[in-house]
Parts: sequence; C-alpha cells; structure tokens
Amino acid sequence: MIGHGVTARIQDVAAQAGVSTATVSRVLSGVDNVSEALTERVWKAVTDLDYRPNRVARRLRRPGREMWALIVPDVENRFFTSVARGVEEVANEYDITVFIGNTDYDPDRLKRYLSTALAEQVAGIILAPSSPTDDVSDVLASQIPIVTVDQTLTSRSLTTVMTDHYEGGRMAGQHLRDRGYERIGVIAGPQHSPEWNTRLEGLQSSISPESIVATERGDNRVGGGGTAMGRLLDTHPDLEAVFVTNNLMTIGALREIDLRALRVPEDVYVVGYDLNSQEWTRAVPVSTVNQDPRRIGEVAARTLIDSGGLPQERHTILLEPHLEESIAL
Amino acid sequence: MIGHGVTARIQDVAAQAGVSTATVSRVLSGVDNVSEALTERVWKAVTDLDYRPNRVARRLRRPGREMWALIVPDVENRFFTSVARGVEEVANEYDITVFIGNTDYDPDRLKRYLSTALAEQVAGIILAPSSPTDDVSDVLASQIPIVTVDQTLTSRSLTTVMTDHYEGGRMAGQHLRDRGYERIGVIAGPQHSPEWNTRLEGLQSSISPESIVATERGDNRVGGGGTAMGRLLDTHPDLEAVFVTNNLMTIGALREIDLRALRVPEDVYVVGYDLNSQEWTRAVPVSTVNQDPRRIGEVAARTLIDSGGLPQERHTILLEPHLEESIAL
DNA sequence: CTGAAAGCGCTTACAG
DNA sequence: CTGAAAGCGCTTACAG
Repeated sequence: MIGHGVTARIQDVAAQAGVSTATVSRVLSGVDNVSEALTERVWKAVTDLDYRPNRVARRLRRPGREMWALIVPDVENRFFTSVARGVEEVANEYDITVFIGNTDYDPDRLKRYLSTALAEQVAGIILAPSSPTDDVSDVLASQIPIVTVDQTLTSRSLTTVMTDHYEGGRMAGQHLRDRGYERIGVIAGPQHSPEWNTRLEGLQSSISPESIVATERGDNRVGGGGTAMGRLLDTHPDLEAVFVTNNLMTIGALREIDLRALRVPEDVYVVGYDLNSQEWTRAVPVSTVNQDPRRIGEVAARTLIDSGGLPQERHTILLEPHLEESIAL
Repeated sequence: MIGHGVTARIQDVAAQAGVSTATVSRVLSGVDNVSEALTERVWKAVTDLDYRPNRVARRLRRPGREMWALIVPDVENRFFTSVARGVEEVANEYDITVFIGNTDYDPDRLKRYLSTALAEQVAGIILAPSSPTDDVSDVLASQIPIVTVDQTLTSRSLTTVMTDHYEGGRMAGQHLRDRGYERIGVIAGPQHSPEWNTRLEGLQSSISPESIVATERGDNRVGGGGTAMGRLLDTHPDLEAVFVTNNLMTIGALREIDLRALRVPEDVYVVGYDLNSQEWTRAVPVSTVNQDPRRIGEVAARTLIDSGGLPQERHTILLEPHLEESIAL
C-alpha cells in the first residue's frame, strides 16, 4: 500500500527501487542513459506499484507537451467529430490528451476556450474556426502552435489544413455541365467567409456564368439550407439543379424539395457537399463533393507534431475532395 | 511586459499590486476575506497584466478539480456527441475542462483513457461503457467519482444516468399493439448487454409473446442492423413490423428494407430508437422511441458536481423516453 | 552513470 | 486581514 492510499508517486518508486527520483524519471523518459541494473530495478518497482506518472506535475515542470486543445464550432456536426477522430488517432500515438471545446459559433465561447487552452498550458491548438474573423490574438501572443482546420483566418498567418474547395466547386460544376444542366441554383455559406466563395469560384470556373441563375446564402445549418432552397424554388420555378456547399444545408435543401413534393433528381438534381450515405435512411440519388475530415484531423495533428512546439509560418495544406456520383444504396 | 514575455504569473500580479501571492490567490478564489483596498489593487493588476491563473499549477496543488474525462465508445455517433454537449454545458458553468476519449469499443483503449484520466488528476469521469463488463477497477481504487451514462456496469456499483429503456420498450410495444400489428420482428443489441434485454422486456410487457416472431441480435452499427433486418426478412417474409433498439441499426434496417424494394410503412412498419429526423434527407414514416442525450449528459455532469468530489453509492437515474409517431417532414 | 537540490506556479495551513 | 513559507509531483541543470 502506498502513501496516501491512492496512487504511487515517483518517490515511492524511487524508495522501492533504492534509487533517486531523478533516476526513476530518467528511466521513464528514456532520454538519459541509466545502467542496466538500475533500469531493471526501476521498472520492477514501477510495475509492482502500478506507478503512473502524474501528468499534471509533469506538465507544470515541462510545459507545452502532452495536451492539445481542439476547438470546433459544433461538436454535434459529424464533420467536426470526424476531424476529432483523426486528431485523436495521432494524439494517441504520442500519448497526448486532447480536450475538446465546442464554441457553438459564439465568439465569447471561443475566447473562453482559447483562454482555457492557454491556462492548461497546452502544447498546441487545433481550431476549426466559426468564421474567418475569429480572434486568436491571445494565442499568437502566447507562442503556442496553432493549426487551423477547414477554414483560413483572414487576419492571421496560420497554418491551415483544408480541402481544396476550389477544386470541389470545379468538380461540382463539371459534373453539372457534363449532365447538361443549364439552370443551376447555388446555396452557399455566409458571404463573409472566403471559403464559400472559393467553392463558388471553382464552380464558376467550370460552367458558364449564365448557367447560375441564383445564389442564396445560408447559415450552414439544416434550417438555413431549407430556407435557401425555398427561396430558390420560389424565385426560379424552372430550376434544374442545385449545388449546396455544406452538408447540413444539403440536408435542409433535400427536405425542402421533399416537402414540396418534388423529386430528386427528376425535378431538381442535387449536388451536395460532405454527404455521408452511411447515415441515410433511404437512397437519395444525389451527387456529393466529399471531404475526408478524419484525414484533415490527422494531417493537422501531424503538423502540430512536426512543428516541434514552435509556431510555424503560414502554410496551407490542401487535401483533395472526391466526387461521389448519385449515391444510392 | 512580463517575465518570460509569455504570460503573467501570480508573482507578477503580486508585485504589481504590492501584495503577497497569497493575497492574490485569495482574491481570485474569493474564499477568504481580503480588504477592499487590496482587492481592488489586485483586480487592477490582474486586468493590467491580463493574468490567467495557470490551471496546471493549480491542479497540482489542489487536485481533483476543474477537469473531467468523458469517455465514449464512438465520438462519431451523434448520441454520444449530444451527451458530450450536455456535459460541456454544465462543465462550462463551473469552469471545468473536459477531455474526451474515444474507445472505439476497444477495452485496451478504455484502459488507456482511464489511465490518462487518473494521470490527469481529473475531478470526475463520465463513462459511456462499450459493454457492461467494462473494467473500471483502477478508477474505483483511485476514489475518483465516476458516473456511468447510457448503460450500467454489471460488476460494479456505480451511479448511472440512463433512459428508462423498459419504458421505451413498453411504449414501442403499445404503439405496435395499438396499430394492430401481430407479426413483429425485433432487432436488439448484443445479448450480453442487459440494457437491450430491458428494452425487450418492456416490449414484451405490452404485447403478447406470440406477436414477436423473431429476435435478431446486432452490433449496434449500421451494418449489423442491415444484416439483422435481412435475416428477419429471409426467415419471416410475412413480417408486418419491426422494432429496432438502436439508432444506427435502425438506419441499417431501413436501408435493407429499401434495398429489397419494400416500402415503409406499407410493407414493414418500423419503430426505431433515437432517430433524429433533423438528419434525414427524406421523410420516412417511421416511429421512434427517443432519448434525450443532451439531458443525459447534463444530469450526469450535475451528479458529478453534486458528488462533491466523493465517490457515490450506487444510484440509477432514469430519464423518460419519448415516442415520436411516424416522423415525417 | 547517479543523486541532491532547485524550481515549475500555484494554494493553504500557520503565525501574527 | 495579511504574509512568509511549505509543498503538490515531477524534471533537469549541476556536481561528482
């Protein structure tokens, strides 16, 4: 039985092994050379006492390691949970704990979570911004490495891991052109966000301008997609196809189409974004430009590892999207 | 400009305010009385220096506060992310950081995350078990409060927050009986898990035994639900209705029904579990027994708060499910 | 290769 | 009410 009856401390291990705490620490960290005999005794004591180093104490002494903050606007959105999954995979490899903050697209909550991240002395921050104007000045001042995911920040020079949305838009446009659609509506994200505009530019690069009969803006949520789709159908009853730049809005759009008793793809052909057919209750023949959010998380995490704890200069890593045609069961 | 050019420490604040670090600490924690004059000077210094207490140092000195671990089997499952959302809401109120571990239904990963939780000196653990046989003995030994969510553990006496699944099953049965169905199939979770059996018992309490023509077991994933539905349709072509005890399996079942060109509800009436119509691309007239996962998370978190840092005796908190009839757009 | 000791940034008895 | 000091559990120069 150990000291407080709770957990063994490094002292207990040292005593049991008949060495100093420094030696125990060295054996465990594996960085300095320790004689074979002592190493063995230390490991035996560690095992016997079921010793687990206190990560809090370790982090205090040696800050900026073993913990990351992942901050996302909506934990309930599968895109972000998949990013989290990817981040976690890498974090696990390096024995890093990751805490997740959910901002709910609220700047105050972002501020709080960034502050918490600093107060927790994290080794790095992975931020999925709510908007390109998110304020990260405190983080920059603190010198903690930060990687942005899914979106760049306009005012700051940060490393970003994201999908090549221009290419995504281009793919969607080419697909629609190949299928011969000439009256296309677009449902895009908020105007102020350059990412959505990038998707639009990609779209415009592959179809003629007059094919795009209208562009509606939504809030990237299901409701916003439905409302936008409604406006599109109201103002352009002769619409042939629609391109929606976000997963939840695509779902909203599909529901609105269904509500009006229109059929996909006969009445309106839909190209969505990030649709995961795994989650559908019924086949809907809709094409989709898909990102690989897990991979985004992984790459962001590895970027943090590679940064070696130092802030990086700006660097955008673009991952390729994939077009999935007419997903059906 | 502060010491290391990074962040102000409590020393810097004390110096600036002309008081001891003890006084700063007292003002910030608000527990001891400090004279108005000093309090004012301290707050001014805190503001001027933009001081944020180092949570790592605080936790080392005063363990068992301000951090929780939330461990779930699948972060990509919306049920668990909603639980996370609920937990986070409460954690935020109390300025608690919560780190999330994703076990992927793997006992080794559970072991690792529990170990990390201990090493991080968390104030509490919220565990959504992968199976009722999950091993939490290390946690119990450590005296850290743990609350289980969604499932009880067979071998341990822990506080659990979960939906009243007996009632959920009963509601489903009553609904099916009210609609006059007499040839009902069931797709339940793994046999070894008592929770799935509870749902079955609830079902059995409200319909006659001979109404249940077959019970298949699935793995709580989309694929398992589809396979089980396939077996049901193969062995009982005259099936009228099916009750599925989990969200992903319900989706799998619906897809399988669609695959076979059968219609819901004309050919097979479906009562699912935890279906979120918000996520659907098209209306499917399916009824569903729904839990309130956010609330489960909230209640679990409040239980942790109320435990005052002490392990509780066993205590099961049952939340009511809700039947949503024939969800459609 | 090994140990004694300082120190990471806080909090909290202990005096006064 | 306030401060000097000890100590939380580690890691890491510094000596030897």
